[in-house]
Amino acid sequence: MARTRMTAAERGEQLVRAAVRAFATTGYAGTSTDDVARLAGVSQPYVIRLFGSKQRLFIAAIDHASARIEQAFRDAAAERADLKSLGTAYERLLAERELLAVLLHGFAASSEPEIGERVRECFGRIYAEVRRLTGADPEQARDFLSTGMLLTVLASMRVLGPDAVPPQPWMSELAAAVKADDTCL
Amino acid sequence: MARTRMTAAERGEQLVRAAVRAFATTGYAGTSTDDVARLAGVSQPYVIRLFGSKQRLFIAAIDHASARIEQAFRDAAAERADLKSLGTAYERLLAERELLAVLLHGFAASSEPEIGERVRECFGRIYAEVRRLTGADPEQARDFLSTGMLLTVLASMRVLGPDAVPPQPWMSELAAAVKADDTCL
DNA sequence: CAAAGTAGTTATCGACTGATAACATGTCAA
DNA sequence: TTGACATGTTATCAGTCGATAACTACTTTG
Repeated sequence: MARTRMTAAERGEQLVRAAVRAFATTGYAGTSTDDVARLAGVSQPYVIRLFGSKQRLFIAAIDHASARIEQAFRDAAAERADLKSLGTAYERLLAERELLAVLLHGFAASSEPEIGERVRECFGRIYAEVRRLTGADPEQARDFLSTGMLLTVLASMRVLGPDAVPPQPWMSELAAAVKADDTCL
Repeated sequence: MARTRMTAAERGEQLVRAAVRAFATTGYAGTSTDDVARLAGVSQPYVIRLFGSKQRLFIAAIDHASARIEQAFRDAAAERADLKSLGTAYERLLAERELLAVLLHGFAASSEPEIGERVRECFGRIYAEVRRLTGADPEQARDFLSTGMLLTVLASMRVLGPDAVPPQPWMSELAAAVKADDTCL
């Protein structure tokens, strides 16, 4: 095997993408470094060699997801700099599912101090970026983010999103309520 | 040891409380059945004997948390049946931290089908109960729950709540924005 | 081509985990 | 009192996991 040889940097990026996907579905503690390794087609020890530890791999995945989310917001704001535009971008991110899901798993893994610290940093950057890009005041930004959190949680539990479960009545009702929102999203 | 002998039902309840506390901080995959056993002062195999598996213990913890949250909402509604009253109750729950945290970890563990199913059930019940108790329409209930989700996530990452980290500027700002909300919470 | 550096592997380890089985101890009715 | 049942325990296991070490193979450069 080992059909293709890459530079360490390329392989690292590929591994970060694989880590985002793996951690997004099974979380920090629930995902083994071997899961990530197999997704990327390399051996498990090599993952550890490149990143030092599982924790650092996870943090790299969080950073990657956060950076891509911020970029999506910047792109949306370049188009039209209001919260509605960013909301549309958020919905597109939600459809991909991975980026927001891995961030949510980061929030949940905050009991690990190094992870908590990084995750607060990322959330703070996103909050600041939302305000900076749209000129929203703290209350508006809070409403935007809280709607985002509900959406992310609903997607995480398969009420919304690509791998959603057959809907119960309350799910359809709540989903409709989410879509009906046009004040900030 | 084994200073006190209990009925299986009593011990089960004690174990569920211990499970809520343990799972609330380290999540489903990140918590061992031995962690829960030690918290309750019994041996690890006995936990498995009483609940059958780690998964069933976790689900029992989720059910317990959900039931107590619903009860807190009913109590608040008995006092005054509007969203603001339920919001105050939610803030008290948030101060305890455990109940909402374990539920969030349940959401995050939805990739396990049995857990996902139960967690959706609990969330649906809470949503329905909020509407039933306050007469809120779907949009109002969604706003209420989304604010709740943001608060829960912020508490989970130690931005708010009892074990909050020394605050960064953006945290204070966002916390102030949360407190300034009096439309629904 | 040789040698040095880079990309990757296999082998292995100690620690941990969930679960099973067998055994012990306390309690209560007849 | 005794025996049956309920409440626990200790011993143990097979599997998994993150990490280390040692080795291999490719690539580039002089």
